[in-house]
Amino acid sequence: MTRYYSEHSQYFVSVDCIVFGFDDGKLKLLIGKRQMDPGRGEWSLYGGFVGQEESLEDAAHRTLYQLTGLKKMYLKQVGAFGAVDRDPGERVISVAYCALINVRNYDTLLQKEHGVEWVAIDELPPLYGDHNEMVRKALGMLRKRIDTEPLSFNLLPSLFTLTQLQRVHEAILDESIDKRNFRKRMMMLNFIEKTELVDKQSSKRGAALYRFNRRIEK
Amino acid sequence: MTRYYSEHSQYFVSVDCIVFGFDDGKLKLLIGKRQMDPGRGEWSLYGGFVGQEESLEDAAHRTLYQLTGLKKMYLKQVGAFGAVDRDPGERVISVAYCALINVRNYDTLLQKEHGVEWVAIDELPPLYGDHNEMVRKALGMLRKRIDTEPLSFNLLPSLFTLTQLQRVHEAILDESIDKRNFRKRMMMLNFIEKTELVDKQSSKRGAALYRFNRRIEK
DNA sequence: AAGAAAAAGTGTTAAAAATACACTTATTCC
DNA sequence: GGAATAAGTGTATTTTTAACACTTTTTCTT
Repeated sequence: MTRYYSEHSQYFVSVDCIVFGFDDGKLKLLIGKRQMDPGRGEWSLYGGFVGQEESLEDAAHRTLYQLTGLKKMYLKQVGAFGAVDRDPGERVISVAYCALINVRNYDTLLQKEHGVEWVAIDELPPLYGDHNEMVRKALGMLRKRIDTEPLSFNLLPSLFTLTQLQRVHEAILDESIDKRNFRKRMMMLNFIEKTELVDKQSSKRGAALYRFNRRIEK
Repeated sequence: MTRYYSEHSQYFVSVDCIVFGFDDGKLKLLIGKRQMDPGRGEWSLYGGFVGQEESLEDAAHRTLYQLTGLKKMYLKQVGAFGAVDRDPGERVISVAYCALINVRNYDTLLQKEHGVEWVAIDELPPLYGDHNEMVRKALGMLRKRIDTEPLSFNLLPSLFTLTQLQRVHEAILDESIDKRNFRKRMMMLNFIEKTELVDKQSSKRGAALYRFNRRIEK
């Protein structure tokens, strides 16, 4: 094999996963205590190193599959983080990815196994290295996009009520939203469609269940 | 030195610079023909490898300094690109950065020396590897931000007329803008301030020169 | 069975932001 | 002195966003 770049340095490259979930009316993040050195015991995002046969996005998918057992999920690159001393161990360049999952799809057993848990976004502890910065950036991106892109559905079951959807938006934006305006806007956007089904859990009256509308048209 | 991660692979990490400029009423990109293998002779962004003692952003700044002789410039990360075969030579993970410069600050001699030139964005040739994709993403980001963030000034001299500024916005958005609405909006935004100076180059009547307003207040 | 409780559902009005649109002014050049 | 050139300027319309409160359906309690 021809070596073209051998005079240059090589680096460890990792992916760090910012996994958002929605539960109990709050936006939550999946974090755990590091089970390896350096930084053993510190709160941290879940991550992994990039393998030789996989792209960055593949590495993120694989890492998330290991963690959650889920194959498909919303995933978006947040950015590359490469300060020289960002990792206290050795030099590692990390690419952060933001994932949105439905907490119900993630079983508690796997959580325990990996030592991770859901922590409310407004109760985050200091995280390992530059992970807090990654989270800040991911959350900023999410806030910017939530009103115009079909993202929030990823945090809910495939059938959901409009009130549930509104709670998700409120949790992400950290502000309360007018019910009528919210519903009007959602109808306009065309991202969701009403089903015949009714949810009886959340209210005495029952609420119509909606689902994500696959054929999104402008 | 303790080795923590030695079981993992290491990779070359590069930065690729998407350098936008504005000239002749058009948005232009600084590209050149590759002077190294693989891909010698192909049109390409200018890039460089990340050194051991520098962050990703430092590497981008250094690379741009080599290229242009300019120390300070607007610089924003576009994202990390890591497809396994993105570079035809060896595996290289690259972080793309978008820079905005005033073409007048870049002397033609240095351009020649590095074999780069300004090419209009709508006349771009196919570029090396995934560079076209990088450019697409950078341009998309620019278009999203241009109306709300103080970016366009970076493409102009420190003193400029409102018409020049409008031309920049038109070139980026690839659409014509109403003069009165544009001026109204710029005044609102508060990013610029009028000077006493008058430009007599561009018109017989003369046009007021503006400058970027450093104390940007909401 | 009547009434309280709980959340779902539903329109209108007002304010703000974005857009469309055309003429006058200052200066230079011929 | 008149033509040419780009700068500069205001209003009316449309669209979008924001504010706001009551009725409906069902269940639970007594």
